Amino acid sequence: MLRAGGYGAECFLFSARIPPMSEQPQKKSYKDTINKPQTAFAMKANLVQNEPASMKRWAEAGLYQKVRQARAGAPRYVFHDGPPYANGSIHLGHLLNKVLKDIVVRSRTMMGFDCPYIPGWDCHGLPIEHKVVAELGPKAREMEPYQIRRKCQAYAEKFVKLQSGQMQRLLTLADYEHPYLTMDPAYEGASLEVFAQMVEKGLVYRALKPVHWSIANQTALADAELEYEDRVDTSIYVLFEVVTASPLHAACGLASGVRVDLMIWTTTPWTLPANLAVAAAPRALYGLFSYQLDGKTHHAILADDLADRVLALRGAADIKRLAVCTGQELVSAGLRYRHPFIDRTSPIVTAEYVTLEDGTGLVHTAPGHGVEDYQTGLKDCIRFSPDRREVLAGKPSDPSVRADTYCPVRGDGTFDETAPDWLRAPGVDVWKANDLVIVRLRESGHLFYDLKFTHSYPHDWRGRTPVIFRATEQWFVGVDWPIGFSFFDGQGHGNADAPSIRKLAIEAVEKKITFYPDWGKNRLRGMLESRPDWCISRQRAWGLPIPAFFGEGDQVLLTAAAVRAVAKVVEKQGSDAWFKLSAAELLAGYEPEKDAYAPAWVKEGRLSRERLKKSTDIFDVWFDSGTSWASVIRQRFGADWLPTDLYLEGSDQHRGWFQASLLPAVATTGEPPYHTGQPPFKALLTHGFMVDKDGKKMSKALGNTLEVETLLKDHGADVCRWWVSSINADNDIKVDPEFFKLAGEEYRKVRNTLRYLLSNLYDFDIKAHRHAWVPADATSLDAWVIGELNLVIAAVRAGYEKFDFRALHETVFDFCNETLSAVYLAATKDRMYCDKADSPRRRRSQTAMHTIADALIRLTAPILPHTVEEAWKSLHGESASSVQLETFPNPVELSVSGEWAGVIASRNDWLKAVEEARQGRGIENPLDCAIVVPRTQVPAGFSVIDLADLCNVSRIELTDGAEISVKDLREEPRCDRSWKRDGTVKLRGDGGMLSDRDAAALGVV
RNA sequence: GGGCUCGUAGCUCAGUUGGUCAGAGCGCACCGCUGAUAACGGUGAGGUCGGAGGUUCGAAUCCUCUCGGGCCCA
Repeated sequence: MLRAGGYGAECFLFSARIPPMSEQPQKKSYKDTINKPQTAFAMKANLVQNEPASMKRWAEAGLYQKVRQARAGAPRYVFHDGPPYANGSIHLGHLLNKVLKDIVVRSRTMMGFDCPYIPGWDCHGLPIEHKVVAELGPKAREMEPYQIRRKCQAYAEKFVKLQSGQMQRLLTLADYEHPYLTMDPAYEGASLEVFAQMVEKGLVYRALKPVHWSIANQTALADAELEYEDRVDTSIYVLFEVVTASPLHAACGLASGVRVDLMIWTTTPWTLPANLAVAAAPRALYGLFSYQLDGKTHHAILADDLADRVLALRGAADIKRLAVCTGQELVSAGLRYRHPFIDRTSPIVTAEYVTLEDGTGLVHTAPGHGVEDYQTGLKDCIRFSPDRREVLAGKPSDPSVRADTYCPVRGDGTFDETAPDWLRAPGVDVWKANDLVIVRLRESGHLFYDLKFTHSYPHDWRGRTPVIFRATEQWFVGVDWPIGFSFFDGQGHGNADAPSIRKLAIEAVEKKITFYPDWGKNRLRGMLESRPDWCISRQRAWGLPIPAFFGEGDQVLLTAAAVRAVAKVVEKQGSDAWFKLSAAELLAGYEPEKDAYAPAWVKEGRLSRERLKKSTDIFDVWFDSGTSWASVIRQRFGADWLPTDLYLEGSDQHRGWFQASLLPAVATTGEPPYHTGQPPFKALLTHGFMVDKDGKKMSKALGNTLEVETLLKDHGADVCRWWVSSINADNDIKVDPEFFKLAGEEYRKVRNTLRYLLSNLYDFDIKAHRHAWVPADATSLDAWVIGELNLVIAAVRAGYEKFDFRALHETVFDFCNETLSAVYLAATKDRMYCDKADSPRRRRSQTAMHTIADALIRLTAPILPHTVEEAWKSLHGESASSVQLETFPNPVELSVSGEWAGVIASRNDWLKAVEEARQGRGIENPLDCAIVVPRTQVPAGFSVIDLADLCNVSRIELTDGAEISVKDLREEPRCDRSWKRDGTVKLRGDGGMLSDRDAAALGVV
């Protein structure tokens, strides 16, 4: 139609073929005689308004339970949800993680599996306690631990509720009525039972070892509780005076009495008071150098390769190398040195980890302040003083090992009485000590050089304060100990050749666990190979107590039977009982006489139970969540539900939850005779992290975060879920508001395709009108599209199977966009509209469309739960039960001509010819064309009418020639009803110009 | 600094063992339809495959180095 105003006039001027309105013959309108599509399935989704209703309906109908009931007795696919921390609102990472999980669970369910989804929350731990204590302010100091715990519990409950609602708003279908909380008594009891088994297997020990220590929070921290941030420190080059130098002097021709120094390098001056050794690389070369500085001659030993660089720092002159030897030879010479400000001499030792990349090649070693230093201390039995004893409860190594883990730093960061007085002044902590030590060294002539530098340094993840390495008495799980071998009474019991946790865990990774993506295997194995023993104790209130009891002196009671007695109490009363009840009450169910592992002092009743002291340590929260396979899966469903089929988390959990779950499980579950070695999962699926559109990490500080709430409000959950299914989640995931807009457009395309299918079925009753496929249909458009559908069904099912949602998403979208919208629905439009309503041709297409709509709905149900419910009801009636109870479609059995691929390929050439004609000859409407096609391009049995429809032209004519050409039909009469110029159009009895088909449809002649 | 990993058209991604592998969709431009209409259809332009070396008759695909990201650790 012409538009009003100037534009219309313009058209008139330039387009002579359009006569003025008044001169156009009055065309008869057949608008009301065609089968116009109609449906209640709206074009506009209004997801934001409508989704909450779906969510409510599912909750009220108990859909999750119904689905489980529908799959009762079916093969199981056991998915286990990792618990997010019960703190704050959900963020984009939760959205990704929870939607992926939901897609997995819904799709496995539709594959016919019984697939549970018990959502969980991690409730204990420092972040909550930190927050609660901060809110309480000064009065927190006067409160009992159980009072603070009550506040923490309330805090956790509040956020569980909030997050639960937010996750349901993502349309995830899980057992939100019965979630698991790591603070539930039953959960805690089951965790303690796992702990009891680990104690029974002789894996738990107490030792003085360096751990990451938060001064601000006065507790040990797990690796997962650290964040690395840049920090400015001072690195120093320090001179340690050699005290047994005479052989050296002789060998180098030095006068006796000439001072020779070892030059070491460190970035933590405050750890120097704890220095007990200097470590050298055994095979590296070390030189004795003389050099001039400030008018004096000095002699120092340091790595040969580093000497020039290091000595140049101070501008030392006249550098001469007097001698050279390997690190091993240096050690063999038996050199000792004097501590620069403490009256003590210490040895040189070798260590493989010493490199020549930084420093001087001689490494300051303080066993109380570093893991490697600690191990070196053990190896060489470094001692601080002969009468100090390391506490090693039942470690099955050589009992004669008595290395010193000397640590003069207290929990608050100040120095204890063994440190020099000048480090014990009021207000001096390790950070202030840095400067004091440097000043001291400079004054005494032991400082060669100092330099400020920036490095990445571990910080407490909550307080954002730098942490230190500090040796403290902690509980550990030994990852290299023979499982089941115990040293409880100083004697070895059990099989000393039994495998260790580390070995079993690595074996499981190698042989028993499938990784998606597969490089997760390397990553987890690498981490397991290099991980230290697991420090499981924390010095806080909000957590599961470590149920150990102390007697007098070194006396410790921690046996499986005692732990089980406490577990029974905790299971009923919760872990608060530990804080409220006495040791005697907690141990009421404990019978030492029946406990083979009970220490003698307990068995013999040498100490009254009233005088036992309860441990004040709680478990690392990773132990809480790491035992969820027992506390949730085994406890709720039974041991035969283990191992689970799948854990699905962010790739950071290779270090976190995956390991925390794997280690206790391989230690305590498996086949006889050892009952070890079973991982808690058969497969691990990981996803990457969100980054912004430039690939940079998202953080509040950078201001490039997106709020889940905003996304839901702008787009709705189904669109967000469609986006999730569109991404390759293996690696980094780029996020930008623009991408959600794009997902919205794709969603609308799919929705509209579905809508069009549904609208063409308004007069179709599948029971009454279903077309029965026959071999002769093989060349029909309908057979072709069903053939395509079959490919889609196979591809989509395979995609769900392999968790390749991105590929299946693309398959679905392309099918809607290309196969259906651009080709099939366009081609069948004419017959749907203009054929007699119940013509066999139309009914056959409707059968195909019904099949497609039904399949499409099922296939996309895991991704678009709200939208498909709506469509499902539109297709099968309002009373239809939820599509979530259904299974995925199977391929339709029918024969499809093998010639179709060639025909579709030819179609592209035909359309190009039409386009050329439109541009070159001004034929604007394709229906004004006939395409003349070489006879060879149309296989036997294909209808030229179908092919014309396939190209949206009025006719296909065949030629014996080889060229495709286009015929201008504008001079031929046009059917008033179908607008086709098919060659049969003429004036009919009703006064209209109609084609044969349309005349027949209307019953006119 | 170490382990794992990513970098192909404006965007999201395909590219099996090196040889029509330089592709798809979106977006964009132009056109058509106006009986899927805040819909639908057609055509087209767009990339020296992060960079530099090397192996090879031949590399996006293998090797080395390098730049820029991410997770984890030191």
